[in-house]
Amino acid sequence: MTSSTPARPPGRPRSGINDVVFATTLSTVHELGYARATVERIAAAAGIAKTTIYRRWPTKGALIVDCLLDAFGPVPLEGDGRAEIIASAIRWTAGKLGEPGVGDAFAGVFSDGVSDPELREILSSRLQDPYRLALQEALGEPEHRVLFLIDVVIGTLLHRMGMTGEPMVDGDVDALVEMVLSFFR
Amino acid sequence: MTSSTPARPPGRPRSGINDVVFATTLSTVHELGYARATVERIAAAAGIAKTTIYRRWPTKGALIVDCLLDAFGPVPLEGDGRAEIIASAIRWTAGKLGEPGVGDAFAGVFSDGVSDPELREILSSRLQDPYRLALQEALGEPEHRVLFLIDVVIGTLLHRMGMTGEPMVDGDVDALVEMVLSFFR
DNA sequence: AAGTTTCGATACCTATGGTTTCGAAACCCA
DNA sequence: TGGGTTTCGAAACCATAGGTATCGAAACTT
Repeated sequence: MTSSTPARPPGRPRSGINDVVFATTLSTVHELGYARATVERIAAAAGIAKTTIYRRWPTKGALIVDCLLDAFGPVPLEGDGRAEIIASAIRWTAGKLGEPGVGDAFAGVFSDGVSDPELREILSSRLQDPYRLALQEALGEPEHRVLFLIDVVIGTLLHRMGMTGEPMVDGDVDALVEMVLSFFR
Repeated sequence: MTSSTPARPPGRPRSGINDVVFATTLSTVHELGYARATVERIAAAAGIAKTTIYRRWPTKGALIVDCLLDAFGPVPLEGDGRAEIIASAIRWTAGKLGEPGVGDAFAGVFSDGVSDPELREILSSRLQDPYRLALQEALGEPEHRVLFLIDVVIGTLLHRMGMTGEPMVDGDVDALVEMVLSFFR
């Protein structure tokens, strides 16, 4: 059984910098905005070479997506009843998007994806699909209804951030929860 | 009374190319996407010089915003009762965003605005405010409620377009209308 | 010690937004 | 007809950003 302990591949091992890169990426995006958070600046702030980043992530978009996956983690689907699950998921999403850099980074990649089909594919398959599948199962809703739910929640929160530069205030998140529940209940 | 017929300013008059530029901009964005629809390509397709565009619009974002204002025109607020007004406004918005190039252009400037405060200001004041004010008056709703309504409608429609590359299908627009009405009724 | 892979540094290419320059064209007025 | 003023088109140009190529040094395994 040679696969139980996967043999370390030959050569110099990769240094464990992913966490540093993720953290630096978010803080750089938070400070400078998405467009001015260049890969070169992120690398410099992380104390590594730009080539090292491009050796691990093929594009800036892929880096941001991985960064967001790391920042979000799995969606908590606790609560009894669909209403509670939906409400907590919405509030969790709003909270995450409000963390420094996260909303900017999300809006930024999303924007880039508009005119970049490859990035759009990454966004859809790596970022949206896992959450969509988890929600489908937890809510017992068909795919198109969950996709609609995601459009409403993410779209509304991102539009507010994009238009004002600030995350949505709690009162409006409450309204969003109420509105979505009145439709999905 | 010399101001009744405003004297034509001296010098060579501007050629009437705005309509051509708007149409060419949308078709170019439709064919190539927002990012690849460069100002140079738009100018070439319109048969004019790039410098002529920059003489009239200070940035690409300003050009797109004017282009969208021209494409959208005033929001029709017909129908008796708030429900009908809201429903028709949502469907009108969805229809406009579905026209070739309009949705891409909208999503594109919106994206750029995420990391460009000046563009965000243009978007907010020139594009959003007029519609917001008209809706506030027609619906008798306070500012923050109308802003929330705009976040939901535009955000949802743009998220769908950004994620799939296609405008939202009628069935989902119906769902959006129903959901919004259940909250604003 | 040999082999393999990563790292950092640097130079480089390409695309894009935006500016500058300058001669030619179009208009008004005298 | 000719001077003054402004726009137009063409071209060169600049800065920034994503991404690639190269190469010597470092860090592992066997």
